[in-house]
Formats: sequence, C-alpha cells, structure tokens
Amino acid sequence: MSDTYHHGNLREALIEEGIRIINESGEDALSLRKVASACNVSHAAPYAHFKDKDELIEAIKESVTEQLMAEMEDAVKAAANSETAIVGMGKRYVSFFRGNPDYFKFLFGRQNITAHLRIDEKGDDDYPPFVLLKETYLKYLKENGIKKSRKKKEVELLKIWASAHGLAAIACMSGVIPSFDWDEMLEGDDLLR
Amino acid sequence: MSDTYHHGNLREALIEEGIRIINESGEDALSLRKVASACNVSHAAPYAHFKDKDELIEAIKESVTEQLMAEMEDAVKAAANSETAIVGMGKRYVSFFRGNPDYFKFLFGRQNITAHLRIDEKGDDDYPPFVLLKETYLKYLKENGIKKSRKKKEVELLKIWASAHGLAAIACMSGVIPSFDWDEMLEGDDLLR
DNA sequence: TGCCAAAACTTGACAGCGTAAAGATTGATG
DNA sequence: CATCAATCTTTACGCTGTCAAGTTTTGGCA
Repeated sequence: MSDTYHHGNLREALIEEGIRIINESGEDALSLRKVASACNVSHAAPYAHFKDKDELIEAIKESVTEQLMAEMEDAVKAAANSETAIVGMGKRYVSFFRGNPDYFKFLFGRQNITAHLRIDEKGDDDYPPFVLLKETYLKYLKENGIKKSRKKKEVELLKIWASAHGLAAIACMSGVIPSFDWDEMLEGDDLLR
Repeated sequence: MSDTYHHGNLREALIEEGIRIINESGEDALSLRKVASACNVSHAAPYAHFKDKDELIEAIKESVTEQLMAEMEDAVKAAANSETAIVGMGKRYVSFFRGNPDYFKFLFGRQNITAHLRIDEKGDDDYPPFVLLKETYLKYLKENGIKKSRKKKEVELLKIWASAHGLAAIACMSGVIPSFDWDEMLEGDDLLR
C-alpha cells in the first residue's frame, strides 16, 4: 500500500490518539504500543517522531494546554476590564478542568483526594489534613460566636483549603526559580489569611 | 535460615524501603521487584501482604500522610487560638511539602510546572496560563494606577494563582462528594477575589 | 508432644512494556 | 534514473506486574 506506508501525518495522529486514550481510559492505559497500533502502525514507528515515550506525553500535554489557553484568552476578551478578567480567567481555569478531570489528572497528577467540603457532612476516608482544617475552622467560628450562612462558611473554608493546597502545589511542583524567595513570601501571614 | 525465611515484619519493611526509594529516585523508580529485593526477599513475596502494587503504594501514601498529620497537629497545639491555628496549619502543610517535594509529587502528581513568580522576571518555558494571569494582573495594576511594593504585588499574584490552581486541584482530584454543589460555589465571585 | 492447616515465601512462567538495532520501503532531490 | 534521508517494520532484549504451583515455617489444636 503505497499510500499508507508513509502515514503522512503520524505525529499529529499519535497525539490525537493519545488524547483519546487518556480521555477514555486515563493515563495509566497510555502505552506507546497501543497508541501506535491505534494509528495502524508498528510499535516502533513513533520513534521516528519522538525520542521516547516522555516526548510523546510532553507533546500531548502541550496540545491540551493549548485548548486551555484558548478558553482563558476567550475569558479575557469577554471581560470589561482587567479586574474582571482575572476573576473570569480563574473561573475558566477551574471549569475547564472540572469539565475534563482526566486532563487535570494527566497534567498534574493521579491522586484522588476525598474530602467532604459540605460543613454538615463527613466521610470515613476524608483526607485527614482537610478534616483537621475543617474541624479547626468550625471551632474557630464557635469560639468567637461567629454566625454565617452555610454557604459563606463553606466558601471561606474552601478558600483557606485551596490557598494552602494550591500554594503547596506551586511551591513543590514548579521548576526551580532561583530568584524567588519562598521564605520571604511565607514569613508573613498574608498568604494564608 | 530459619530466622529469615519468615521475615517477621515484611509489610513494614516494604513500606519503609518504598519510601526510601521514592526519596532517592522518585516514584518512577519504584517497582515491586526492587522493593522486594531491597528487603532481601523474592519478587513475589509482597503478594503475601499486598493485593497488588497499588495496594503497596496506598500503604506508603498512608504512612507519609501520617507524618504530615503529626506536623499539623503539632501546629495546632502550639497555637494560641483557633484562628492562629488555621494559619499555622497552612504554613506547616506548605513547609512540609516544601521540605519533601518528592512526597508531594508522589502523593499528588508528577508534573513540574515552571512559572516565574517574580514580577520582574520571566522564562521561556513558563506555564502559559500562569503567564497570562501575571500579565493581566500587571495590566490591572497599571490601568488603575495602583502602587504597591514588589513583595505585596508578588503576594497578591501568588494568592490569586494559588486559589485558582488549588481550587482546580480540589475540584478535579477529589472523590465524588455528591451533595457538594460546585456550581453554587462558583456562581459568585467570592472564591476568586 | 505431635500434627496439620494456614501463613509466608520461593520458583518459574507469561504477557505487556519501552527501547535499541538492522533492514525494508518510500518520496524527494539532483 | 540514481541516491539518500526520512519513515516504517521486524526482531530482539531486559524489565515489569502478576499468577500458579511448590516449599518452608509458624501457631494452634488434638
């Protein structure tokens, strides 16, 4: 078959099939050999386009990130000013990943934390650090006689939790940026209240 | 050797060696066979204690989480009141993972985001969504003629970034908690400003 | 005490994986 | 038309997780 020996667009096809497999079965199911055979190509063919599996995965991540960027740029255009643009971007960022949880797991990890965010509920397998934070927050409200609606409480709890978890994610999973002084950032309490 | 055929404490030994390997070479280097041979035991011996590799990994995660919990509980005890306890826990949470980045990667993912948090710097391979957020934030400051110290700007930027990223992490990587209404939470702007 | 079932561990085997080397096929270029 | 580089196939290797069957040890019961 003269028209299939040279695939013509194998690089893009591999990325596409890779994304499809991740969406259908998660990252663990992604193997070079499966992607190759999904493209009707031998298991070693990808090596003409990618140095190794990591390079294919990197290309897939770039492709997914481009989709996310398109959404965020859209939010910026739709915003009346920069301030609302920031909030809009944040919302798009969160909702993009909420609509594609497998993408987030693929880009950033594979753990499934369980945490009952609802104030009046709890689960046996809740992530212990979160449970501790939640209990302490409720105690804080009680001690100081603070009355808030359920929603307000949950929002506030979630904000604290997201700040800490997000900061840890950024601090630990960022490449080395030597000039940034984390200790200086953390010495005050601004970041966490 | 009657005293080594039955290891006596293989389960704990496997967990310990697993943690050691992760600390030394990262999660990718963790294989059942390596952990087993590090315990001077055949490659199938772990199956007497763990159903499969995932179950060993789960046990290792539990062990690491216990270490983290000990630190957080320490912070609670050291705090004068619940309010400072919250801030203290957040700090411990972040600093625990900063001191053990491999633990965070192991627990939550394997991605290395690159993002120049310093206002006056940038890198070619910065995570695009972060770059967009940063640029928009700087534009917002300029448009409104807001003057702040470098540090204040960086703190504020980091807070916004951490909120969004942390929320996405929580929203996407949490187990299903049916009664929690994410849409209700996200419909207002409280969470992101 | 002696025995026996269950627990702990070994050995051997299998399919799937990533990857390297060598050869076949193709399209483009001179 | 000849040639060469790019692309793809074939073959092979070691490593992996897992299973099945056999061996050793332990603990408890007759």
